[in-house]
Amino acid sequence: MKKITINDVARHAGVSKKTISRVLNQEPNVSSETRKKVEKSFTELGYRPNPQARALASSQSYLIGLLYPSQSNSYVSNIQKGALERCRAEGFHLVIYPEDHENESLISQFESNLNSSNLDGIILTPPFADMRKLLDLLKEREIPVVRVGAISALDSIPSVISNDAEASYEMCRYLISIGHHKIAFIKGHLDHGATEQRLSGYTKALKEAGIPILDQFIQQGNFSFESGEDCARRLLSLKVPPSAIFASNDYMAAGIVKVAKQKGISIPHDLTVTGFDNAPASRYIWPSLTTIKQPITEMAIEATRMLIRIIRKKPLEKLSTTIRNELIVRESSAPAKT
Amino acid sequence: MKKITINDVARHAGVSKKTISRVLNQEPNVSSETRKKVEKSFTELGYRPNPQARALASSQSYLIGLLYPSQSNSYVSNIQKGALERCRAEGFHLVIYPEDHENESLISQFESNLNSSNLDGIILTPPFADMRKLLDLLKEREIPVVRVGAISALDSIPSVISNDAEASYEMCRYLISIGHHKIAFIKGHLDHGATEQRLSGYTKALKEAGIPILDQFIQQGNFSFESGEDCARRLLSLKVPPSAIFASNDYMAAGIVKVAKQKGISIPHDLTVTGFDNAPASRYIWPSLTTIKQPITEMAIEATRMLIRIIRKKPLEKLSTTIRNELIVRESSAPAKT
DNA sequence: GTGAAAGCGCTAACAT
DNA sequence: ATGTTAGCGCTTTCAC
Repeated sequence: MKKITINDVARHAGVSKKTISRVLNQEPNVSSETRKKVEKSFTELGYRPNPQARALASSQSYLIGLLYPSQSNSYVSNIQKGALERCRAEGFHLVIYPEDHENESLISQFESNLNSSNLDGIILTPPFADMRKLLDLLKEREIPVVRVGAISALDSIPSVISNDAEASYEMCRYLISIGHHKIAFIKGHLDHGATEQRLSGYTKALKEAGIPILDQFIQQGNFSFESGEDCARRLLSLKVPPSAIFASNDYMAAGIVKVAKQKGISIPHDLTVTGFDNAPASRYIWPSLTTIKQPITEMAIEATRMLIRIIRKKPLEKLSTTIRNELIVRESSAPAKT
Repeated sequence: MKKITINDVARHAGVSKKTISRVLNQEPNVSSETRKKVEKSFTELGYRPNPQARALASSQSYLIGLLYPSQSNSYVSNIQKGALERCRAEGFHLVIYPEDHENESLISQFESNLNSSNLDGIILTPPFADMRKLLDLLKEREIPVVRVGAISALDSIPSVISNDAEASYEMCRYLISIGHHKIAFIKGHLDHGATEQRLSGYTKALKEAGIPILDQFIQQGNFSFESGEDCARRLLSLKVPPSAIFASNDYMAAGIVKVAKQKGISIPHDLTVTGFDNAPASRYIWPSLTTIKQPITEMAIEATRMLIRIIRKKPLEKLSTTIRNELIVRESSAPAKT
């Protein structure tokens, strides 16, 4: 079966190529009569426009790239979900690029991806959203970009962020409100801007409440389950251990829960543990985790919407959008014992 | 900065377009002298061939589509990981299509995706890998396909599978070997072929061991955490409850662990719980789950390798490849109390 | 070993 | 409202 092209349709409908193109692209200046005639030809011939040809002629690929850290987790799937929702609605396709942000040759590798794909635009997630070199490369290439969860404020590049510092503050306010003042904090990976933000909410809340900030109560994790275990072991063997541990993501919190249980410490009776992200695992473990729900999917939806506007050369309402986090209280937190 | 095209390079190097094309595509019949000259021009001009133009002229897009169930979980990220590994190595890009397999308009929706993208090939995961209509559509379109985890044997379409039935059998053999004979089984979603396979391993092992197969010990789940909880409640309130529960995926197993703990049942002391898949959550919960490690990433790597061979019109070594599962014994299983 | 010409299937610019 | 004429940047065909 031969491929039907625009020429076949033009012949069949008795009009010019350009008119077919007009109907295809929903341009004005086509009488509804001709339009109907052409559409009839479409179905009769089973015409399907060739995306490559359109891409070449219009220099649009309808491909959007998504760059994210290759270490897979629930963040990634939520980002994908959101981006796909908009892409689908707008007729775009999503091409995924998980990359190791510590990879030395990241830039050159990504550049070769760029060369072989002609993406219409790119969505950058942490920590890529803050990588200067990458942003420069994309700018030089004049590829539209939207950043998700970026920390650094670059007024030239649109971004969607969440209020991590505030949410972290809110979590600590909550812990203090139920009587905790020996509150420990586990930091995330240093390369992620969120790490600093989440810590700042913690210190702010404690300071405000007049609770001294103790070095030994602030542990360095890296967002992994294992690092949560390590930090928990250190914290729980302190002479004066915390009554509550706030881990800056759920995987680390899960690690704490595990270590606590192994030590026979009952959660939340003896120890309150809270996380951040509302990862699926936060519901699967027992007790389920009190955590912060990050609106990741929503952020990706908004970022993709913005990106497509840029691609279409429509003006952006604002350069930066903030979507708010939400505290979710579940089973892993309880009032401090008096 | 103006775009450099093949014409610019041809002029610069003092050769014809076609020779440039030859160098670009590593075709023979170019003297190494000319080749060097051309390559020099490439770098001097900073030439980057336009993928769209190549795509149009050669009718190859270098895009591979990945169709998978939209309900996100670790299966998806592992599949993506594997597919991407091969795509990257071979210069392809991965475009993702999560779909709801219960969606009535799935076929027509996916067809419109096809129309607007011109994928070179498609990887199908369960349960799509067994959807007749979809396979027919793809066949009609003459789009190369490889199926992952398919059940139905279609000698016309290549596939990569794992030995689920055997692994399930092995798990039950293990449970029996440590003294269990009151073993319950939780089935997965009916639309997934794996559900039947995993059940068959269970019944085979029990029959072989002379253990009667009890209806009330076989519960219908749907692969979700919640369905695991439901089934656990039913099983644990039986007059004669099981001493071991084998859930056909880890999320359901996690649900069982949660319900058991809520009821004060100690795992693995009072109850053995095992899962399937080796999902991340299987390590995050406590006790960590004894499970079957499915070689999902490896399956995707192999599937993508096969797909690219088909796209390149190279012969396939064999139509179907099996990659073996592996039993992982962790903390959630222990000998039956005597 | 190299090149000229003719597409690939569509859209853009400019008529009419 | 519709058509004509050129491309878009590459590969293919076939000649030399």
